[in-house]
Amino acid sequence: MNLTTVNAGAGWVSFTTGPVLYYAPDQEIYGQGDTADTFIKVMAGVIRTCHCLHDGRRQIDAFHVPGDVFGFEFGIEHSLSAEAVNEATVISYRWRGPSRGGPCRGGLPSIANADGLPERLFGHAMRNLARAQEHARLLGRSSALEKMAAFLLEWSAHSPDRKLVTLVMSRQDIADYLGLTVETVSRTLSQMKQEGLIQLVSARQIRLTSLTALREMND
Amino acid sequence: MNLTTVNAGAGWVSFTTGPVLYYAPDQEIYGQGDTADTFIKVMAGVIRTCHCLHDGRRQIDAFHVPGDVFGFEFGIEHSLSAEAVNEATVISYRWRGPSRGGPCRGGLPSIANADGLPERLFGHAMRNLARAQEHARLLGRSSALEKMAAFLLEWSAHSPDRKLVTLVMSRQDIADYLGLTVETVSRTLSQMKQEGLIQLVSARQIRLTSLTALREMND
DNA sequence: CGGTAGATTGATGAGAGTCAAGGGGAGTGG
DNA sequence: CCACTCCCCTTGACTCTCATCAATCTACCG
Repeated sequence: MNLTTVNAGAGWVSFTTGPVLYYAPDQEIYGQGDTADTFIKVMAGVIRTCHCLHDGRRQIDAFHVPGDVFGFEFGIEHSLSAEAVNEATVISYRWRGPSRGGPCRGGLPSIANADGLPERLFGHAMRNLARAQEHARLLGRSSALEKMAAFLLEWSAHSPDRKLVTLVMSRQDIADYLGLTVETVSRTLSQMKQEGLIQLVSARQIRLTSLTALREMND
Repeated sequence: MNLTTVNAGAGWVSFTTGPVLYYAPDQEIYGQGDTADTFIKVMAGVIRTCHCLHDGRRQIDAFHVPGDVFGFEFGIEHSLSAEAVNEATVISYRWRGPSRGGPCRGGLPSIANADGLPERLFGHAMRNLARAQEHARLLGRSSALEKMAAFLLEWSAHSPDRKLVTLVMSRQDIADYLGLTVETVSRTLSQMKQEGLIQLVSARQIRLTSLTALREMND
């Protein structure tokens, strides 16, 4: 536990660096309604943040990959829950000090620090903002084909081989991220296969035969 | 022009406070692809940020009301354009100094300052993040009815009278924000009227007869 | 009194949701 | 080593919502 205190402009804010934590697939890291006093850095694996509605529907807000930092929220409670998609390792940070219940009540949470994380907090927040906007754009798009193309390209960008995407999440996860049903996700992938855009190496491994064609549907 | 220089953790960043600017309805404040060296504070009126696709479709990312600060982006260029919805007054701030092309290259853009804005920049970014996530949630919802209900409640919260919403934007704007068509927006409002949820005082003024019924469809 | 832009309403069709049934692969146990 | 099982994925048939195309209506302004 390393206590860090920084000048937050409108006051002093501090947080502690927690231990490295391991999570099994589908294990919850924090839940909807939990106190938003922690934020998370992903070291390995993939984490999903999601929102469950009272009628059982689920919407996935984002998938977080190694290097991502997420979980800072404006309110007192987390409006989203976070769960491991596959085996995952994270570092958990905990807000401390005068501004309780989240980083934003007292002003700016951090500035300069030696361990490499805090001075990038604002950058991470901005990256999360850009991704949320991008996600909203994706969901606003009309067709399932466009959404799926955007999704594949998103993961293509994270892959060592841009043309071979390995999906760590289930069809249900993809559906909840794209605002579709499992059946539609499956059918759309089949259609893409028929049209020669992709090859289904296995259910979770997809070869992007025509990146350019996919990019054309994506704006 | 007031030059402000602040310690940005990983370096010094400065920005200038620009003049108060007036915009007529539909006038552009900045365009998609413009250099992202400015951010905006809304003083009066409503601003929309939107993204246009090559095929002419338009998606509205957000409506910004007085007090909102928007336009900081991670990249070098604005990925969205900003336009006045109605007559609007804003203050434009411009990034200066070592970290060119946006606030996020050199670290944290601002900390302490006397004029009330800078120390809240992080808070504004976080608010924008929360709103983008909320928007994504809205777009992920299935039915037009739910989307419309969420939209009305969003503006109800901004109104002096919670039960009387005055819409400053056109049906087309609403449609582009909700990922629907103008016709569906219109039909959905008519349906709500039929069901006694709302009254259409005029095209742009809506009385919310049953806030509770609307809230029930909104989660 | 037209003229125009925005809003509403109608008819129709395409695309995604729903319900239901059928693969397929990984792991388990005999 | 094979059979069984479970879960995930795929496919099929049908329904329903929303997009599309088109016409009408309304308010505002010259």
